[in-house]
Amino acid sequence: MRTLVAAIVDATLNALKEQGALKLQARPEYVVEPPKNPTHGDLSCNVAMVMAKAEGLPPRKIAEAIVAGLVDHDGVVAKVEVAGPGFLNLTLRDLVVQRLGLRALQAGEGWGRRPRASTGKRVLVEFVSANPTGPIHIGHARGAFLGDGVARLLEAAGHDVTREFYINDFGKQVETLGRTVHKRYQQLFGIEAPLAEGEYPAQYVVDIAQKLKDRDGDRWLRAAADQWLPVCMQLAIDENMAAIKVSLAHAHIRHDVFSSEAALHQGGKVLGVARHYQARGVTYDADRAQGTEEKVRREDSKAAQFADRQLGGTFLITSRHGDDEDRIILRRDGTPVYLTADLAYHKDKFDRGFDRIIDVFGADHSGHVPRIKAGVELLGVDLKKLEFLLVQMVRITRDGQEVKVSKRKGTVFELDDLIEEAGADPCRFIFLSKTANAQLDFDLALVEKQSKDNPVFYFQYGHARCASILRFAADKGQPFAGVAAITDAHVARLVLPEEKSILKRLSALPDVVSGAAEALEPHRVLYFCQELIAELHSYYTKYRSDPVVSDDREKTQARLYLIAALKQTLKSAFAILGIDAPESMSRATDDDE
RNA sequence: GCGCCCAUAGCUCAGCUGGAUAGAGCACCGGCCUUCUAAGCCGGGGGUCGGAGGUUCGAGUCCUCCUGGGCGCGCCA
Repeated sequence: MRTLVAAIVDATLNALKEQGALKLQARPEYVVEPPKNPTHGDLSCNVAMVMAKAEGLPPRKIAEAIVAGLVDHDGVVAKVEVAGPGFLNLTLRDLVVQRLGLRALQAGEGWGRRPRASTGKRVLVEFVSANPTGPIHIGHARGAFLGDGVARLLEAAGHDVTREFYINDFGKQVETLGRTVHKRYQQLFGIEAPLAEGEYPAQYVVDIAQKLKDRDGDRWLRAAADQWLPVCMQLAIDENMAAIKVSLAHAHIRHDVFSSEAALHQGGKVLGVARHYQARGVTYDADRAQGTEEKVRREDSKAAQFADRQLGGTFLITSRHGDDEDRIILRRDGTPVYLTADLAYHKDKFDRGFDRIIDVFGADHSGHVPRIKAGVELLGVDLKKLEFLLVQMVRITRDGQEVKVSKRKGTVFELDDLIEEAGADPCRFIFLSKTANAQLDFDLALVEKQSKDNPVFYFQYGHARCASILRFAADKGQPFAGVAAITDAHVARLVLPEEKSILKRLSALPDVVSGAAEALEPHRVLYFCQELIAELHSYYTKYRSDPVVSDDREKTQARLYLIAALKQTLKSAFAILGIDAPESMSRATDDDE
């Protein structure tokens, strides 16, 4: 609908230019959109106001010229008028509006989507990337659902998407995990081996130790640490990753590639990237970072706290590329730090030839962004290809009271428990309903409620109601004949303002999807559905005495076409969001708890 | 101290990259089921869009400053 009108506006502008009425040096950045106020027509266009300055003419004057010279060969526009400061308010011919549902039905499952991998753009979305030191918990949930939602959106927008999980299976934390496993393993043989501060007290480590005992018996009891440690670490990582994959599957979250940090080290990629920087001359050896001299730090900041541990090493000149200070990439003994591996990982991503690389980070990692950007820029690659989606913190509440989650206090809330309690769809719905860059309150009581208060059911009921109407029609001997059987005579029967409004709205799905994909904002698709469903329910209730299925077979087919197009739109949108579209929902009981 | 994010109805949040009269859900009040699902609909109250300047035809949206909140500022990962 929008593109139809935009084409007319463009043609009109070109015609006016040829007549000499407009200079039209550049194509103006105008929008065509449905106005909030329905008395302003079907579509509204701000082109005259946008052009006013460049043309040196008052907006209304330009608008009037466009109206007078409108190029509309196909007779799409029924009426156009100038309003307010220079808006063009367009009313479309009825039949144009009434046909708007046809595309949805013709496209079927592909409605709202561009063909798979049709843009030729390869996009990598990295998300979750939890440490393999334990189960995935509720703190990961937002980034997990959002990353998955963004990946689905980009796929729907026609990109070739790879979903990737970066496993931090290297370094101190997994080492500590390995040591904890060994202690639990010793305990299984009755040997006293108390856990130290910072080790992992939870039951799953005991289970891993039991697996080790079952598999290898007592062979690691008296072995040297350099013998048992790699074994314990590897088993723990494998077991934890397996559990994480199961949890993600329960949440209907999928990854294509699991990328290992340890593998980067073993493959020489980490030291390789350090040498790459050295060869480019963007490093120096020193005792301390540059860029910090004039910087005043609060005494209790971590930087100050660890200042005495600065020992010298090889630094990357990130401060010249937007970072606060230069960052160390090799310690004095030549071993790489976490950032070095992360940069090696990013280099690896770029080397794999992606056109767009998206990192979904929690807000607690926002401090890494400037140094990664600087490091990536110093690789000599195009920084514009790298985007960060920063997901703000989630405050967990139950009935308004904050639920404190702490690993140390053993009050972790595993994703699996949440999914089991509340279901994947309600959780996904909450996390996809807000923008990533605002904090979010997650009400456990609400999401666990299997009643009408749970907002996801409003959505699913909308789809189920469409399905129900189509079923009812079939039962009454008037099944929807299919889009091929729908003629202009049929669609012309959709004369109610509510019917036209639904058709206009649902026809916007492709625009909504591409806009949401560009902005990496799945919630836009969700709110689009909300508005569509509200219109459906309102229409349904208002015309209960003049229902969809009646003795007037032509009108019945026309309305079934409307309902079918709406159902397809919701189904397609839900698929993009990753939410189930049920054909029916059991009626809620009043005393549902 | 510095950096990033946020502030819109009592609560949780939208507001489509600057458009016309700021919306939804929950909560509250009042209505609507012998009919294709009442997990629904209709109506009502409720707002100096945190504050102050600025940019322009036009600002919840962009810029500056201020206030308040979250996160971060390690040769941990």
